[in-house]
Parts: sequence; C-alpha cells; structure tokens
Amino acid sequence: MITIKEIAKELGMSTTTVSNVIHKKTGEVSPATVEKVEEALKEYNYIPNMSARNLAQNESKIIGVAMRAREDKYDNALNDPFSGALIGGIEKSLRYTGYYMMIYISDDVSELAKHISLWNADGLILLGILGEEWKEIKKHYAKPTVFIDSYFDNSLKQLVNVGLQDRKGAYDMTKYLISCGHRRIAFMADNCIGVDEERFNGFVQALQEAGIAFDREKDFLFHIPAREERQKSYARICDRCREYTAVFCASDYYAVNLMNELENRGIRVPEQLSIVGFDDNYYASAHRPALTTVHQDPEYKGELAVQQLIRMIQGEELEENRILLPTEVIIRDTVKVINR
Amino acid sequence: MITIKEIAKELGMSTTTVSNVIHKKTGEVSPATVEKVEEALKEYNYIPNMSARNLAQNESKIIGVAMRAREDKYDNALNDPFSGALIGGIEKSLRYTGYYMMIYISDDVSELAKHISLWNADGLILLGILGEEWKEIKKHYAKPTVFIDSYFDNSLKQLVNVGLQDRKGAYDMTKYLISCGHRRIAFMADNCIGVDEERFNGFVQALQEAGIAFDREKDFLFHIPAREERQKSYARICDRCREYTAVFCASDYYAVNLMNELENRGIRVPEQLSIVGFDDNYYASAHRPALTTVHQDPEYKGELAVQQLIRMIQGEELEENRILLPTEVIIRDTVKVINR
DNA sequence: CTGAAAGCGCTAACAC
DNA sequence: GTGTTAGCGCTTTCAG
Repeated sequence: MITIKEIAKELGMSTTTVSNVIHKKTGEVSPATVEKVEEALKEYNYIPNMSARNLAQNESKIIGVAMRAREDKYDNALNDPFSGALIGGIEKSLRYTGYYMMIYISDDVSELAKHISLWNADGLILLGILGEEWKEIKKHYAKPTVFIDSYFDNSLKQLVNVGLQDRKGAYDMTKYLISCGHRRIAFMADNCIGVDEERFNGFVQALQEAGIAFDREKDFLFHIPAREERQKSYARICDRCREYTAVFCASDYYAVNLMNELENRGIRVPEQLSIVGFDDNYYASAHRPALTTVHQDPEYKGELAVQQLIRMIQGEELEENRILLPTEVIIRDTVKVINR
Repeated sequence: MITIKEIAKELGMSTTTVSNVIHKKTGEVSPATVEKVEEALKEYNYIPNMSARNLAQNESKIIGVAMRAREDKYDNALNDPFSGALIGGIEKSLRYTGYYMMIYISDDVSELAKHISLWNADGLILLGILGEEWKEIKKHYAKPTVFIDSYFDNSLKQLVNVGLQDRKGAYDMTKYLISCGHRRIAFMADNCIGVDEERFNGFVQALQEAGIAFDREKDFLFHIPAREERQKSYARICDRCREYTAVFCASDYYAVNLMNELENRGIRVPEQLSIVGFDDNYYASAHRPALTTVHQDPEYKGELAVQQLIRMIQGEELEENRILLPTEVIIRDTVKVINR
C-alpha cells in the first residue's frame, strides 16, 4: 500500500504538492506537476488511508446507523421487510455521497451510544429510539442526527425526524372499516408507545367520531412476541377475536401471522373476521387473501433521512425539521362489507 | 472528547501507563496505579479514537461486507428477504466480537474493490462475486476473505466459501416433481451462472436419470428482471407455461411473482400448473397457495461466514475451506399429483 | 514499574 | 508554486 510520502519521494517533490493534487487544490499547483502526480497516483494505484485522513481532519466520513431492536422481537433485525427496505434506502442514498455506512444494532441504548462515539461518525441516523433514550446518546454524541419514526414530547421539538402520518393513516383505515359496516373492532399491537401509540390514537379517534365505544382493557389485543410466549399469545388473541367483526393490526407482520393462526383454527378471513394491517410490505401483497392495509414507503424514508443528514453536515439550513410522510389506504381482500 | 494524553497529564503520569491500563497489560503496572487510572477513565468517560488506534496498529477492527448487486434486479439490495436475513446474520454474529461492519453494495466490482481497500478492513465477506471478479479485488486486498455462495473453478479451490448444496437441493426437488408424475418441467431463472447454474445442473441431472429430455433452448425460461422488460418477460413466460405441467423457479421470489402473474391470467396453481421455488423465504410460506420449495437458512450462512472469517483473522487453521450447507425439500401446496 | 519519544499516513499553516 | 513542519491520538520500543 503506497503512501503519499513515498510517491512524493519518488517524484522528488513534497507531500503537500501530492496531497494538493489528490484534493484537486490545483489552483496551487502548476499543470505540469499535476499531470506528473496524477500519473504516479494511477501507476502506483494510490489508495488513501482513511484512518490517517480522519485523524488529521477530525472527521470520519462515516455515517452511523444505530437501531434499537427489541431482542424479544427480533433476533435478526434486518430480516424484516421494513428494516430491510429502510436500511437499503439509506445505503442507496449514501452510496454516492462519499460517506460510508456503519450499522449498529442493539437492544441496549448505552451500547449503541458507545459504538457511535467510538468511530466519531460525522452524522447519525437513529431508528427506534425514544426521547428518553436519546438523552443517553446525547451525552456522548453531539454531531448532526436524524431520527426516523420517533415521537418526542414538546421539549425535544427541535430534533430532526423523518416519520409518517401514522395517526392519519390509522384514522383513515378505521373510517374505511366503519364505512364497511364494522363497529366491533379490536386493535392488536405489541406495545403502545411511539409509532404504535400514534396508530392507536388515530384508530380511537375515528371510533370516537363514529360514536363507537372502545374499552382499552378489553379491545386492545396486546401481543407478546417473545418466542416462549408467542404461541400462547396468538391462541389467546384468536379466542378473543370471535367477539369482533374486524381486527386492526398495528403492522402487516402481525396481520399476516394472525391470519395464518386464524386459518389454522378454521376461522376464515374475511368471511368470519376482517383483518387490516399497516405498512403495505410484501407480506401484505403476497398473502392470500391479499391484505387490506395502509401503505408507506420505508425506502423513501431512508432516502429522506440521508438527505436531511447530509444537509445538516454541510451546515445548510433545513426547511423543515419534522417530516411526516403521507399514507394511503390500500384496499385488497381482507375486509368484508357487512350488511346492516 | 478526552484523550489519553489529557488523562495522563491530569494524573501526572505518562500516556504509556494509561494505555497499558486500557489494554489490561496490567502485569506492567502497579495495582494502585491501575485503580487510579481506571477511575479516571470512568470519570472522564474516556472513549478511544478508532482512527488513531487503527493508524498506530495498522488494523481497523472493520469487517467489510461487499455485495455485488445487479442494478437491473435490485435498486434496493437489502429489500430482499435473502440478503436481509444474510446480512442480519452477519451483523448479529459480529456484534459481540469487537469488529464493526461496513457494507458496500455496488454493481461495479472495481468500485467495491476501492471501498474495501480504503478502510483497510481486517477481513472481508464477499457476496455474489464470481471467480473472475475476485481477481480484480485481489489486486487491492490481501487480508482474510470469506465468500458466500460463490462457485469457482479448480484454480481457485483454496478460497474460503460458505455455500449451499444447491445442486443437491434442486436435484431432490426435481425428483419429487417427477415422483408426482410430472415429466414436462420448465426451469425459470434470470441467469445461468454460479448458484443458479448449480441449481440448474441438479435439475437437469434428475431429469436425465429419469430419462426425461430437456431442451435447453426451449425449456429454460429465461427471465429479464430489468424494470422496462419485466412485464413483457412475464407475459412471455406465462404464455410458454402452457406447454408444461410444472415450472421449477430458481428462487422463491420468482416463483411467487410468477404465480401472481399466472393468477392474473386465470391460470390456477397447482390445478393447471405446478410451481416450485428455492430458498424457502417468507414469500414462500405466506403466499396462498403456500409454495413447495427448497429450504435454506441464509441467516446461518452469515453466521458461519463470520465464524470462519474471525478464525482466519486470528490465524487459526480452518477445518474446512468449503462449507456447503444442506437443503431440505418443503412440501406445501403448489404441486399437483398427476395421475398417469 | 514508569516515562520519553518515535512513528503510523495524512493535512494544512506557514515559510520560501 | 513548492517545501517544511507540526500535529491529529494512539501504540510501542527502549531506557531508566
């Protein structure tokens, strides 16, 4: 691996000149020299040493992508269409910017914080992080940061976030269910914070506007995804389903799993029970019956996050620090129209 | 961000001592000093600067994961269950080893080669790389390297690879199709090199053993995945399908897409045409009818690759340099038993 | 057991 | 236009 110094010696010039040519600061260098240096660079196949460059410039050209992943839910965090598409979108946008992506995934926020500061990343994209958790990270990291799909209280309104109109999406879908004649509708999720909370809020709002009662204790089907609990949890939920005409699942992933569990128990969708999801990933469209769901574009989310981050790194002003992408109700085959 | 030097000054000792404590070379240091230093490290929340460390030690603690992705096929390379699970497996295994993952994805091998050498990665995992392409990379990179799913000619037999019994998997599945009474079987893929070639070879071998003729020109349904060509390609293939009783798709992805296209054209699976796939990802199990396919475990592939790589980095001997993981035929609902 | 100092490869201020 | 040099933060050799 040849170094600048060696090339300089070979050519009988100083490292500064070589460095200047490399960085195209050619205003400072005579054309003849430029050419000579460039030839040598080619010939010896010069590759810069990033560590040295980073050390000297105190920047790293690394973008950290840190993902908080619940271990009970994911043992393989990328093996999920949403994360896959999202990280893929980030990677794709980063590819030609001269920045390199380093991924950290952990259940443990302080673990994430450690990794982030180790590499002195020039920017950070944070997935699945709550406001409280951010405070832990902030202690160690002060450079440009973009959140994806985070919700904060007002004290953190200045943070940059790329998210989704979760509430509106759920609201629209719920109105659709109601318009199909459904009035006994359950909500299924494995938590009620952040994104899922917003979806739940939209759901409840639509019910309220339609004058439909919702009993949070009874009608919120709380799923437990941990491996040992999973089957029992589905069994319980499938049992409870008989009391409803429709179930709004907070994600396609659960909608499809639930449908399969229902099928195993001989409960037909949508004839006996309507199901809707959220996300519109390929689970939704590949499943039969195809899932009626709320569409979003995670890849685009990733791309936008990168755009915002790069702007921040370059010191540009952001037009908006809180982007909420629109959603769309996709009607497929899992909702039955009920005659009243 | 506090440095070793600053801590040393604060404590009135040399950087060497502090460094020794950090690296637990405590044989060299008195217990009292160790304690004092450790306290200071905690108090000032010392975080090492990776660039400096790497520069001094000429190692990077980075594992490069380079993926050759056909741009006509994937604009988002991670948005694919196979890659997602695989990279997820790699990430998971790397998480506790003290190595950090840097991902490069490109259609262009020399682009990949450049990125790899830039960061001086301590080890490299290569996805979707052919023997010829490796030679380009080798020019720039000489450290431990593990391939995933590559096939080489004999001149490269010493390379380390983690792969799959693609040939046997396809062979077994084809025998199953034959045992169900199928004799007019087409093969669908978008290429015939590497993995898909092996699958094709296994397919043909089973046909030959059963005395069934295969016309490579006619019976190999060559799909063109490029966006502009895609629909036309599916239309052609759906047309051609009428001549067969079964189609062996080289991947679940295509099997499911093909089934959906067939459905759109009113051709019923498996009543009118049997379809099988390869990979057993969630497309396969979520689709209705559920796809009969060949199972593999991409996450485990990723984990094994990391294991092998870490061994190589640590200078251990590998027991085997070419691992081929087993496959399993998963019988679901897309193959009809034909009465003869 | 501890410290001084060289050097990893590169950049950039400054002198010529 | 070009060269000299200090220094980025850390490791490590070698003296003491």
